Amino acid sequence: MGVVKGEVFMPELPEVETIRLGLEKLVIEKKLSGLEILCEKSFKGDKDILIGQKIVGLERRGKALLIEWSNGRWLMIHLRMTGQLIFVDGDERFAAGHPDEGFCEEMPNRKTRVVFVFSDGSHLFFNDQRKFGFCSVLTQDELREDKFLKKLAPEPWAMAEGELFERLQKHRKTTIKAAILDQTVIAGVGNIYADESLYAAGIWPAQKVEDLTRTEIDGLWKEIIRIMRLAIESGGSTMKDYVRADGTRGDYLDKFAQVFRREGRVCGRCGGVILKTKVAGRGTHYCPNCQKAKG
DNA sequence: CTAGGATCCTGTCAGC
DNA sequence: TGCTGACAGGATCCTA
Repeated sequence: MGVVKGEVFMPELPEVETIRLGLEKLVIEKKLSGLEILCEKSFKGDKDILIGQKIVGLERRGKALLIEWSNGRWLMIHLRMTGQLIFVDGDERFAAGHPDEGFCEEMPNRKTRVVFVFSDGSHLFFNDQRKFGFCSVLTQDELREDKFLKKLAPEPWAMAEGELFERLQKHRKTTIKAAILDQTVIAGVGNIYADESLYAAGIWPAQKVEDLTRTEIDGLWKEIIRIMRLAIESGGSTMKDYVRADGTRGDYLDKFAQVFRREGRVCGRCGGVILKTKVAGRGTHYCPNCQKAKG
């Protein structure tokens, strides 16, 4: 199998959490000695304020990675669709985010947009083929007032039972897939986890929100949590996962994907065939037998 | 207020 | 073979 060239695998909440956990062990207490901005669009805020500062902590909200510095500033990194972070320290390397051959290439490469140079000689590379992602330097106040973070819904596991159903009532006329991709409804769900959780919950992606019961939405919420936890535990889309010990390519999606990018293949539950269509303007994978239209 | 379409950007691939 | 246009999609912006 392996990863087909050009395929997009968007870092979602579990991938960003994987990055956070991986980087936490590598960059805490490291001092920034230099910053190279290779693409102006990819970097927002004060370019000099972090120089000489140490990283004191890493947090995450939804798909946003938040790095706290010794002077109280924050660096928000959003990988959007094709972002990746690659930490290089001599022979040691940790790469995560959008998986591609860059995980193993010499750094910087043509997709490198920002380089963080640490005083011990190690580097953190922010790569982003499509330039939709960004790094943004913020003060504590700016972080608190950030438009995206302010509107962002709670993490799935921080919600009470029934809360997703309540939040969805503002979006009764749209499809359930569009609604759970909305970061103001639930944080961190992207295209892959939307398809996977809807399949696991047995809900047709194009179903109107108003046609779904509280019980069905509670079930969907539980599947979102279960699948995201599974993805975090298996450390999705890191270099280890992309390249096997023997150097061949692994497929991180094999670990948990039942429908995503499996169109034309057999459904593991009913033996039917997985279809691909378009819902909410996104490629959408589902089993027409296990996920039937209702209402 | 919500719903839905256009937009950004680069690389891949189908079709001529 | 080489060009051209369609497509991929997270979040934002704009319009209805």
